Amino acid sequence: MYENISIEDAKNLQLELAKQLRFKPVKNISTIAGADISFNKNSTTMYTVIVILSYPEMKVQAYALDTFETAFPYQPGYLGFKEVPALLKVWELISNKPDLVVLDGNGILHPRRMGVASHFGILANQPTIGCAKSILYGENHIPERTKYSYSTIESKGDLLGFALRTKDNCAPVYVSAGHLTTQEQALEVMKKCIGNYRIPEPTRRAHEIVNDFRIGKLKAGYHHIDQPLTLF
DNA sequence: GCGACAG
DNA sequence: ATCTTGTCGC
Repeated sequence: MYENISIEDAKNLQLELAKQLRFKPVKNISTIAGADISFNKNSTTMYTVIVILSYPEMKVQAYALDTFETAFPYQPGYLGFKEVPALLKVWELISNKPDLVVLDGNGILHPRRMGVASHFGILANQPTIGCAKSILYGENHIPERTKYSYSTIESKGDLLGFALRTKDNCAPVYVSAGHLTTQEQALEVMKKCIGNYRIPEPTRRAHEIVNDFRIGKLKAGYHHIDQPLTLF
């Protein structure tokens, strides 16, 4: 897909894709997904996962696993070119698409408003949120140190995202709209995805599952979690 | 020109 | 991102 694209062309494509971004709230959210990629050191094989959780309960309902060969190196500002092709492949294994997808990285909190979450959202025509573990870009304000505190991140007066404290005295995560949602909804939804860990549940579960896949404990394909029967 | 730089 | 032990703080 992006095997031989130059950085110059990649930058121009990001600018074109950014023109297609749309922001409106998702209605009636009942499922939310986490997407992640893992790989062995010095290997070009990417292990991918998309895990679907109930919202706001955060119970794992299903997950899809697959592999993909790296065709573009990681470069700050161009993460989508490496990860999106792999994520689109595992995305196809899912027949019941989730209402929202949370990506490990940024949405419009990006120099050209085209972080991996926005990039995936445009190509999949799917509502997405970016949730990064460190800051890539923007005027970084610092939130209070208590859980659920947040601060805005801006650039030239534009609201690009939020630093959200997910746990007392722990480094914040960086939240931004990807596509087909709003900044306000992205923040609101990510607050509800916080469990007892620094990393919000969709991404945390995705990371956990994809690592089990990488070390051979899980197999490729679509997996559904049977719900325990409620007897009455 | 220099430094910073999601995963 | 991955590799990898101990260590500091709530």
